[in-house]
Amino acid sequence: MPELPEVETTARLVRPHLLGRRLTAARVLWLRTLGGATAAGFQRAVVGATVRGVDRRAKWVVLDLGAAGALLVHLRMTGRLVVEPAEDDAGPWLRVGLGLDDGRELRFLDVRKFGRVLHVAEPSAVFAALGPEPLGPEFTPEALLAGLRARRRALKPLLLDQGFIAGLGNIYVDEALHAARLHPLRRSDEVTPRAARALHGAIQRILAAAIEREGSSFDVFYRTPEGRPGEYQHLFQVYGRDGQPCHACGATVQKIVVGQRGTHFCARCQRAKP
DNA sequence: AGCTACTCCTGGTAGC
DNA sequence: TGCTACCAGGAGTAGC
Repeated sequence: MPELPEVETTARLVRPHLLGRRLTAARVLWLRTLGGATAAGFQRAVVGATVRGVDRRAKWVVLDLGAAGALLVHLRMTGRLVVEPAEDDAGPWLRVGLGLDDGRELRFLDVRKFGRVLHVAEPSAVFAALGPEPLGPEFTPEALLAGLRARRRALKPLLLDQGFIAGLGNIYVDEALHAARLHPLRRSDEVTPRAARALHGAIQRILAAAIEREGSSFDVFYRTPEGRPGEYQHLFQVYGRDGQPCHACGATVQKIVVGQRGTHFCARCQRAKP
């Protein structure tokens, strides 16, 4: 599932194809992808605009359109961005296509239709509720500890909360909690300063390593814009490894459900109580 | 405040 | 082999 490393990879790889390109057309094949806008309104807003920047915030790919506002793309479960010759068949999962002035098309493909392509005049309204970037300067061990102490929630759902920290999803939360030796149901206000530092380090180290490997692919869905699978799945310690031995201690990796999410952990490495 | 349940979707897979 | 039932899950919403 696309999380921060997959979205960062997507933004990096489409950027050189899009910078300076003018949008010449917009076709909408699944209206709900627009998140409530009409196809005509969307077309009016974006056709003629020029892409001034391609960045990432949380799990959003942000196309800066200058005075025309911005396009915000959320891949959710199965979304992908690709840039292909406009005459090439886009396949059955094309939801939104944006024609480019070089004869190609930026395509949003999405099997499960949960993804979104939003036009906004100003991204700040969408981004206002997001927590800090885990690889950004605001995310320090001290800030993490203070945030954990300010809440009384289980670590797993808290780390998935985009308002607490932006960009983590189910995979990298499970991996970070294992690396920090913290049980997913441990209460956030009971985490020690030492454990908070370990968690901070684990989050940063794992995300950076996953970005280096262009994210994680373990099913048919996530591929880079160039069609390659990511490689970080080979380094998973717990995610998807239930029933197999923990690489750290040899105990069997467990899978439980926490907040409707499959949650993988090692009960020997990650104690429920300190 | 924080929890659970429900919704949106469909390809893949387990079970028969 | 072919069918059905169920599962995966990010994020928004509602209800307790």
